[in-house]
Amino acid sequence: MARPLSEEKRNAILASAADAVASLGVSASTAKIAKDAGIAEGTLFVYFPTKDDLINELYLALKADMKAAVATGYPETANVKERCEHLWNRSIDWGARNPAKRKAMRQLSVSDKVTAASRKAGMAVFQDIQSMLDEGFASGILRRQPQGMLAATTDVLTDMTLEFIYREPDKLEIYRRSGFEAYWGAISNK
Amino acid sequence: MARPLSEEKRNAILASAADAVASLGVSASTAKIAKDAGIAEGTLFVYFPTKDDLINELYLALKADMKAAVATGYPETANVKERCEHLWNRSIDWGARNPAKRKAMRQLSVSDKVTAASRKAGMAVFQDIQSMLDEGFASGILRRQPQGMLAATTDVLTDMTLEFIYREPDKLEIYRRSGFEAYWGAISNK
Amino acid sequence: MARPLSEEKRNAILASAADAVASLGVSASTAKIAKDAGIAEGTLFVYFPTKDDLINELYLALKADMKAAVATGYPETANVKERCEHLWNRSIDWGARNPAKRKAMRQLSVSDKVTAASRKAGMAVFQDIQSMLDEGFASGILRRQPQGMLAATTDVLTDMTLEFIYREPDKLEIYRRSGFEAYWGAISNK
Amino acid sequence: MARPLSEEKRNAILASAADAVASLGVSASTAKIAKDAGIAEGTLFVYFPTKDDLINELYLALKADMKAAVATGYPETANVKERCEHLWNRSIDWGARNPAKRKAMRQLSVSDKVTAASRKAGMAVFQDIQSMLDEGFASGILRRQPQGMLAATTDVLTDMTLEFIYREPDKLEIYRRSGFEAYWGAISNK
DNA sequence: TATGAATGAGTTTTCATTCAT
DNA sequence: AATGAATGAAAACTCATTCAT
Repeated sequence: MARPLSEEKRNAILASAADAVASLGVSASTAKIAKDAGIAEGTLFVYFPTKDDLINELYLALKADMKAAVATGYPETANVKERCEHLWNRSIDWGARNPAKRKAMRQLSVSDKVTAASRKAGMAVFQDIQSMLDEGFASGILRRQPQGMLAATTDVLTDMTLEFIYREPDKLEIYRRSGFEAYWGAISNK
Repeated sequence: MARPLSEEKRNAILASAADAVASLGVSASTAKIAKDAGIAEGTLFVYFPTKDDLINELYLALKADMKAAVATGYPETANVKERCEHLWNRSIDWGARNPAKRKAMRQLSVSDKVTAASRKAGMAVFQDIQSMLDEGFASGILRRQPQGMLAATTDVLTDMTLEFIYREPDKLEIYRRSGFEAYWGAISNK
Repeated sequence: MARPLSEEKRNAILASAADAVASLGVSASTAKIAKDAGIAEGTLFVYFPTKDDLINELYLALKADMKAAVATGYPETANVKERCEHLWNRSIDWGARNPAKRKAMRQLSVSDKVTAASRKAGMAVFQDIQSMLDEGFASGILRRQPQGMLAATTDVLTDMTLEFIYREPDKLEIYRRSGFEAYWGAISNK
Repeated sequence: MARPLSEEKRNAILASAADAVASLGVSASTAKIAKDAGIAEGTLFVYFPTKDDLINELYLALKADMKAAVATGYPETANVKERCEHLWNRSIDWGARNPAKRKAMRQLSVSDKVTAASRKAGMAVFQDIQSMLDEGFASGILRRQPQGMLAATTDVLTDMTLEFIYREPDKLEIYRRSGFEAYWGAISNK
């Protein structure tokens, strides 16, 4: 090995891909992604053998990114509702700060380029969240739901809320709060 | 008139487009859509001058289709919760019976080919639903939310629920019920 | 024969074709030509079996139109130079009044859709002009030239002069005069 | 640089385009141009981003080619008529040797794909010729004409003369001479 | 490893012509 | 005779991928 792959370039490609996918969908061209990443067209394929590989790796990278942001500062000792609110606010704030990443994730979610395997791996993020809340189920505060539905509810309601925030950024607080009320109503027992 | 435009062909194109968009996204080719509709490539453009027109008309047709299914048999005299449950069940049943249409709608929702005007027109469907529930707001049963959020919540939670149903069709009842609980919790006051 | 072909429609098609060819070249679509003529797409082919036929008939019609305009009022008894000047001025005036027709003729002149037969037939116009001037050759006032060159010279110099006039219509007089001086110099003996 | 753009390929495309435009007009397909140039269809667009760009660059290349041929060996010290004759003969000889290029130029001249900017740049060729003859105006040998008319006259009369030469190549001398007489008559004072 | 020219299959759209009405 | 829907073969252009440098 003369030179190892540059982590920096790899990240530049992923960042550029996120922007491109956010604004153009998964049909964003590799040429554009490469150019915006500051590398040559061919170099992209040194790091990702096919476009599909790039798409899937982007999906995982975004999920991981979000997870890191959401899990930080998790208040392990607070009560269930407060912990849920922490997770909600973190998710919204991450999405509000990273609109391109969120929009890219939405595009990837509906694309058939993202394999079942990637989806499964990506799901782990919210499974982690769910397990954070196991105590909530035990205590009867959270409503029992089929496997995966809590995570999915979290996903779609944050997404929906963010859509409103993107349209009216200065009402962030209002939407975040109203969204949380819907969220808490959706997942808790009366 | 030499030959009138055939309503039948127009519908065949829209149906074919729905299937194609459901499985391939909006990048589904007009050639495939035409072929599956049983017409020549050029004929598609007799009915829809551009692909973008087709995409937008498809969006509106799907919304209208869904609305028709959902509004049928609406129990005007029942109480608010029952009326909501009626709407919920209708939506889920429509989606369960028309997976391609639902999937197509998801693809269209994230596509920038669908114009703001089409989105606005499409929104009317859920606005109608919301207005059906106005009494619910007046009586304090439904939680007050920013304009549009109730409709959006309905949309994303039915979508999410259907995703589970598509994966396990024989658990339709379970998911529909659990979904409604989340939905009712999300929109009602405690 | 139920109804005979309508001369009026035929002329409308030719007029529309002239305009279309003038502005778009011979690649102007038959659909546009038909529409601007106020008839249906298919009707055009009732009058002209193929587009090539239309193109060639248009060429001949334009030549005939021009010839009619140029020959009117020819001063048979005037001297050679005066007769030439009459022809020149008529040509220029016709072109100035009918820019679309002139431009269409230019487009047709370079198109390979116009057959050699049409060209030959079209040439007759200027051959007639040339024969009007036979006396000029006999008397030695006009320079002897190879067959056809006088006609061709007339054609290209009027065309060139008109190009200037189209750009600056209010200098018509100046260009017409200067053009004639060049023309007379080109065809007469010193 | 991976591989530099090949000047050779660029020239092959321009040469192929000249041939295609000469015989088929500006509607000659990029597919044919590419094929005849010995490259893939897509490669053409590596060298010329759009067909319009190719058309305009071809126009300029042809003008430059002609200018080079015409200006070579210009007899600066000869008298005005001899210098004009030199220019005339050079022009005719270039056109006789390069019929495709000349025909392509005629097609381009009437095409609206050639922009005003290209035309202006192309005009410089004949403006140069005109300025070579400035002394001719000063001395009163050449007739005073509106700006641009001398250049245009040169253009259309060479074109016309070449048309005859293409039809009867073995009479080149005769047509060139007769053409020059017309030309000299057109531009000089009696 | 990095580059970007080269490729050809695939994309949307146009169009002369046909033919059922 | 008149109509305009239907056709499918181009047309210009894009793009993921390969490979010579």
